[in-house]
Amino acid sequence: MARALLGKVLVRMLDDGTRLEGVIVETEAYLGTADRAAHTFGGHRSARNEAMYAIGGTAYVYFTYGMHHCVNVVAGRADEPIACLVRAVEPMAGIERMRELRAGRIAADRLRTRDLCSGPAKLTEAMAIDRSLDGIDLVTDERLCVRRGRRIGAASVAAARRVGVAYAGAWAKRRLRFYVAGNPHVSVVERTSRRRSR
DNA sequence: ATGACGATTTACT
DNA sequence: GTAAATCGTCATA
Repeated sequence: MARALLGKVLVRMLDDGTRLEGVIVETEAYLGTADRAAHTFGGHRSARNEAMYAIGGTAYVYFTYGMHHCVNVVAGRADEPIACLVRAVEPMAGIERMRELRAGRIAADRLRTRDLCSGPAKLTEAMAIDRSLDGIDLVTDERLCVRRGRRIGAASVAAARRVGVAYAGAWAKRRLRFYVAGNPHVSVVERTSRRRSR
């Protein structure tokens, strides 16, 4: 599903009616209770990650590092806690509003479009996604949903190690991150991608 | 009650 | 490449 999500559109409808859209260009798979990098490793279950145990299509939004939110698309059956972290989207609609939402120390007019949603916490900031959207149904919810978008051919999908999970032992080495090769909105391009394709 | 830490981002050397 | 920012969550006491 992490591969299938590439090219789909993440749509956010703000309370004031502003519509924000971004094409998903980077995802990561988190594989249940066996995956040491996943929040559900070892069967861990709490109020924080409860949404991961819901049925596929549910949103799992978590708060981390004391300041950032990240959004996942839950992928499994009930009580099967697998999900895809959305790591980057290519802004398609409501771009100026995203610029305002992302503006902080950097003035809005100095933020490049490629810096708006090129990272899991950047895109949640740009699209005003927080814990209030945790557990919603991404198929039917008006505030946030995933829609069909552009088709991404298998040839342009790159697989790489996941980011920020070096502590996860053998699970850190698995290529569970997928992104649209060459897309400028991807957060991190694989270090060795230029040298060899291992 | 306390301490350590994180599926990150940003600025700076 | 290194470091700071910043706080909810969880393990330990």
